[in-house]
Amino acid sequence: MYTLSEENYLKSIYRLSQQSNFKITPTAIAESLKNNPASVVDMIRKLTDKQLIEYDKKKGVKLTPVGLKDAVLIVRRHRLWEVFLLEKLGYHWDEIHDIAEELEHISDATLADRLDKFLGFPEYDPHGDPIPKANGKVPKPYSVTLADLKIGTNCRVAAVKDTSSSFLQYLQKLDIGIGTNIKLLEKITYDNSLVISINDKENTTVSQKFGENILVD
Amino acid sequence: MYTLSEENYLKSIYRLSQQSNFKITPTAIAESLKNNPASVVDMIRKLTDKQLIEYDKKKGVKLTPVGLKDAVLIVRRHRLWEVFLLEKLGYHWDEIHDIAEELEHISDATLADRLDKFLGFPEYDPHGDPIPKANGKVPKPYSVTLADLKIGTNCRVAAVKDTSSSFLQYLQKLDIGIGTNIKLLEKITYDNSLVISINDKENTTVSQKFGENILVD
DNA sequence: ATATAAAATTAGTCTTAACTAATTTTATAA
DNA sequence: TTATAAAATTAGTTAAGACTAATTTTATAT
Repeated sequence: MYTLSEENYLKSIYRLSQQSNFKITPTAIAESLKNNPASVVDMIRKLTDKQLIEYDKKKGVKLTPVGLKDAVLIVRRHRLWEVFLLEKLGYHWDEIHDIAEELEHISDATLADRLDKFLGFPEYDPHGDPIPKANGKVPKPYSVTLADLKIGTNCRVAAVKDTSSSFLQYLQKLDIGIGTNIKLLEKITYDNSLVISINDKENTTVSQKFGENILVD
Repeated sequence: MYTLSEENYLKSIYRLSQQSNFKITPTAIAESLKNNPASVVDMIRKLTDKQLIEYDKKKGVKLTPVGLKDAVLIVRRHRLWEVFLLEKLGYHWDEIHDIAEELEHISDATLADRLDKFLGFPEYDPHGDPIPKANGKVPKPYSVTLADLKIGTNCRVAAVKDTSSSFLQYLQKLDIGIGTNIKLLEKITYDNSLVISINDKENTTVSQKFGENILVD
C-alpha cells in the first residue's frame, strides 16, 4: 500500500501534530526524520498528490482524513509491537523503540488486530502512550507531569514524554518504571529541582526538566 | 547489515541449494525470485564482491561460509516467525509464509533468540521444515514421502514440500495438517494414485503428485 | 559439425528517495 | 523600511535495484 518512506512521513507528521499546536513546516519534518528539507519538499508533493496531506504555506502541513486514519494505524502497530517486545520477549524499556520502528511496517491486514487480541487489548504502550484502537479511536493521553503536582502529592508513573535512551536509562538507574509510586516532597525554589521519594524509599533530587518529562496518574 | 534485496538473494540461493543438487544458475535464481536474469547478474556481482557467494560459470553459484551462515540465520528467523504467527496469533497454514517473508528481515541482534525462547525452542516450523538453531546447526529435515510408503503402513504427517497456497488449501479441505495420521491403503497401478485413510476416517484417493509432496514420520 | 535454441551478459533506462548547491521567498531585527 | 537571516524551493546528482533490448556465449539436436 504505502512505501516505507511514505509511512515514516505520515507517522512523523502525525506525531508532530500531537506534540504541539505549532504549524508543521518542512523544516520541522526534516528535523524529526533527520532528513534534508529538500527531500521533505519532494515528499510533501508526493503525499499531497496522493491526498494524504494538505500543504498551505501559511498553515503548514495537515493530514487529510484518509492520511490521519492511516497514520494512526501505523502508530497503533508501533505501540502494539512495543508491548509485545517488552512483555513477551523481555526487552527493556529503552531497547524496544527501534525494533518497533521496523515491525510497524509489516503490512498484513489482520496482523495488528490479532496482535492486539494476543496482548489482551492494552490501552497504553510501555512508554505510557495511548494505543489507538482498531477503529482509530485513541485513548486519552496522560497530561499531568510530576512537575505539575502540589507538594505532598502521591502519584503513579503513567508515561514518559522523552523517549531518548539516555533518559530511559536514567530512569532504569533510579528504578523508575510505569507504575512506580512517587511522592513529591519538596520543590527547590532556586531552580525548581524536585525532591521525591520513589516507592517510599530514600529521597532523591531530580531536575525540573526531569519532572516535566514524567507523566503521572 | 544487509539490504532487503541482498537478504532475499541469500535466502533464495540457500533454498535452491537445499532443494536439489542441480547447479544454481542465474536463471534459476531469477525464477525463484520472479526477477529478470539481468538483475540477477548484477546482484551476483555485488554478492561476490562482498564475498558472500562464489560464482563459476561451470559450477554455478555457491554460498561462501560467511554467506551460508547468514543465509541460515535468515531462514531461522523466517521459520520462527511462522511458528509465532500460527501458534500465537492463530493464522492458518497458508497465510503465514508471506507475512514471515517480511518479518524475517527485522534486524535486531537478539530478536530471533528471544523469539525462539518465547516459542519454546521449536525444532520444525508449521510446514515441517527444520528451524536452524542459533549456532547455525539445522535439525535433520524429513525425507520420506507418502508416496514412498509400503501398502498398509501408518504414518504421521510431518511436513509438506509444496508450500503453494493451492496445495495448502487443498490440505485444509481434506483436514490434513502436521500430525495428522494417515494410512496408505492402496496404490493404483494405472497412474500411481494413492488410496489413503485420514485419521481413520473414510477412504480418499489422492494423486501421485500429492503423495510426493507430503513428508511423513 | 553446424544450425538453432537457450542462457548469460552487457548497455542503457527507469523509479524511489535520498543528497548538495543555488536561488527565491518569507520573517526578523536594526 | 531595509538589511540580514532563516526557510522553502528548484535544479541537478547519486545509489540501489529493478527493467528492456541487444549481444555474446553455451548447450542441444540434427
